[in-house]
Amino acid sequence: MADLLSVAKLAGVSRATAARAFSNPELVRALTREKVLKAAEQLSFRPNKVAQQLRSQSTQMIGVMVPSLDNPVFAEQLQAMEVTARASGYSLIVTTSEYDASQESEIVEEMLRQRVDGLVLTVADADNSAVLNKLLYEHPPCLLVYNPPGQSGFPSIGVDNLAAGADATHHLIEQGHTRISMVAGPLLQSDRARQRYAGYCQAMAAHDLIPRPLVEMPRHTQANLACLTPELEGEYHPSAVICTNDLLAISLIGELQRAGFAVPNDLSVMGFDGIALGRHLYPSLCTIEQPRAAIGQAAIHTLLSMINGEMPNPAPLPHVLRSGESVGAPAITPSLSITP
Amino acid sequence: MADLLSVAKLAGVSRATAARAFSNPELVRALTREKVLKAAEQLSFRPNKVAQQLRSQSTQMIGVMVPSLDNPVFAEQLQAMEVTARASGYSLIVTTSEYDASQESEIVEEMLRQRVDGLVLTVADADNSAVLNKLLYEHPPCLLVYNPPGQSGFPSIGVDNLAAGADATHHLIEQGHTRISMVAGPLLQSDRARQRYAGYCQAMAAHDLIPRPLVEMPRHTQANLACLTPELEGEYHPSAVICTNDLLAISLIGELQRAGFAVPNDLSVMGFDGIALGRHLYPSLCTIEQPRAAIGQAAIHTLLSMINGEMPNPAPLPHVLRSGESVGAPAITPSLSITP
DNA sequence: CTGTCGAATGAGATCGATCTCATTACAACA
DNA sequence: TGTTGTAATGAGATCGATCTCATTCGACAG
Repeated sequence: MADLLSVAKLAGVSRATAARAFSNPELVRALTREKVLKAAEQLSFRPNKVAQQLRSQSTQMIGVMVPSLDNPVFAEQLQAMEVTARASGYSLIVTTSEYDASQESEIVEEMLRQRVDGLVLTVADADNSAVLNKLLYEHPPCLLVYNPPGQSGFPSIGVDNLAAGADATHHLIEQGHTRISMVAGPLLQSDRARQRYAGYCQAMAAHDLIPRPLVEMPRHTQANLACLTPELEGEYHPSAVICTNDLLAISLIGELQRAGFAVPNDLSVMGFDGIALGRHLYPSLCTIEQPRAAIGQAAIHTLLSMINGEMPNPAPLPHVLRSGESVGAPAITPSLSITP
Repeated sequence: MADLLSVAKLAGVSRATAARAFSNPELVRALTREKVLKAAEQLSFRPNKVAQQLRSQSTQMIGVMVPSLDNPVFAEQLQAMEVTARASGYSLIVTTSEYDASQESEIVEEMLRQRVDGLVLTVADADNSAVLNKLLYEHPPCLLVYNPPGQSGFPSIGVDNLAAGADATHHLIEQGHTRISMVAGPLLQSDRARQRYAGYCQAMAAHDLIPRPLVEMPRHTQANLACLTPELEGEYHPSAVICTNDLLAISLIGELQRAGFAVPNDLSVMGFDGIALGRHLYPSLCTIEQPRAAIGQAAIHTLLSMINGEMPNPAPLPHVLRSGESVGAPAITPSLSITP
């Protein structure tokens, strides 16, 4: 590919002049500028960003790490980040960590070698993260998404998961539910799930209801009805469950229906995240909607401000309760029908 | 950030020796090497990839462009590509085009300036693509995904959409359906949808059934029942419909159920793509599964071979019919119940 | 015709790693 | 002790764009 020197030669000028014709056209005589542009055209010259990056000590690239793109929450957020970043002249290097600490570490190291101008990370657990500790020591512009701010020392974009967990619980209580359980993926991996559970516990307690232990499923995004069966058939016999994410909720609803349960008549199910598809299912999914597009945009804008040397302290973004057909009033004293 | 020169100084050697300590350790005396490594450690030296890229004329970066990450098909494929690329030491620059030709053009231009080693593209319509024409003229390593090979002149990874469309249709015919319609998003934008429709037409004709005109919906991934109503209530009165992608099918099922139709009893619905979630719904989605992970892997491996100067001609990957509860046998002579 | 000022241009250094080629150092051997 | 061969190292160029500083050019006033 043609470089600036060959353009300059063809135009009969020096590299400096050729460069100016592009970056500071007003410093170049109109005639000369045209000669340069014509030469560039002829050689189909395309400026080499790598050289520009080396020279300017800035890559205009942002490193993004999400746990997985198989979960629409992250994919949809990434979509918003990409659009926003490109509109500001930045490119994204995208990686997935599978919530794996050693991969997280390698990925961040690689991105720092690439001299990205900043990092947007979603880690498994921001409070116990080897990567974050390393980064804290080097303090490049770095922002967490979805991870609660906590003690990590990095700014964070996301909703208030505790309040959101409480709101979800309140919503069910308002519908008349008193026996509510919560379902999550492998607990220890996710700080969000823990906070949402804490919100649930708070809300239950605020209504003098006793929170139940979290029901853990073996996978993050796929329900296993067998794990819930003891709870459903036990003496607590919940009339509603909250899942810590939408995929879990959707697949739980499917399993319940296939097993002959009616949703919401036999059991109300709430999700968490608000993925787009949830609206179009039947029953439509009642969920706490995280403003994914806003999160993606805010993440990029906040990071860009950090790159410019500011030290923002972004407020949590508002979540919205999206009501849906998967939640209804509890059946009338249903527990009586199975308790003696 | 410390550079190699400061490391060299601290270690009391020249830049060349310091560089060798990393890239050709066997050329350096053990003692010297240790001094260099210790100095690098002390300064927390991190090699600058931008400089390496400029020097080596190779970025180890792949430019990826997909229409949208809001559709799990692309997100899941991207997930597979990222894992595969990283395992080979490559990074991905990810962009979304919204099927928009002018964005496609800007994106590709930007990636070429970045001197990516290769491109993986999914364009709206490979046969009428301004970007592809431009690229053809410059011939960087470039690969299409999902787009049928066609006349574009670029290798392509994906399934045989025509055969897949025919297989879907055959499946329904085997179940006893004779009145089958097909539903798509905005037609003109997607070469895949066209091919799938062509497959449907072929299969119908092969069974002496008359294919119906495509029912177009205003959005790619969200069904609008009203668009289908004329077909359902008209004299053709299909007992089954095929959607050109899963999101369309899932949301159509939701709309149907909400309107009081039973799936599959009143209408069987097939999808296309095989996104993960489809399995866990009730009714589970009957669909043509594209091997997304295999496609992602094959895309990266094929592109890497192109980067190495080969000119591969990848075969279409096999699609699989995933049966599901959204398709059943047609109701018995249902047309008689509404025709006089 | 010369001096001056500003506009236009060019020469060379720079960013950081790495490669080539030359040089040094040291050991073995005559 | 001088020679030769090899291992180890260093000096300098290179990748491509851009910035600084110096120089040239042209016009115009004196």
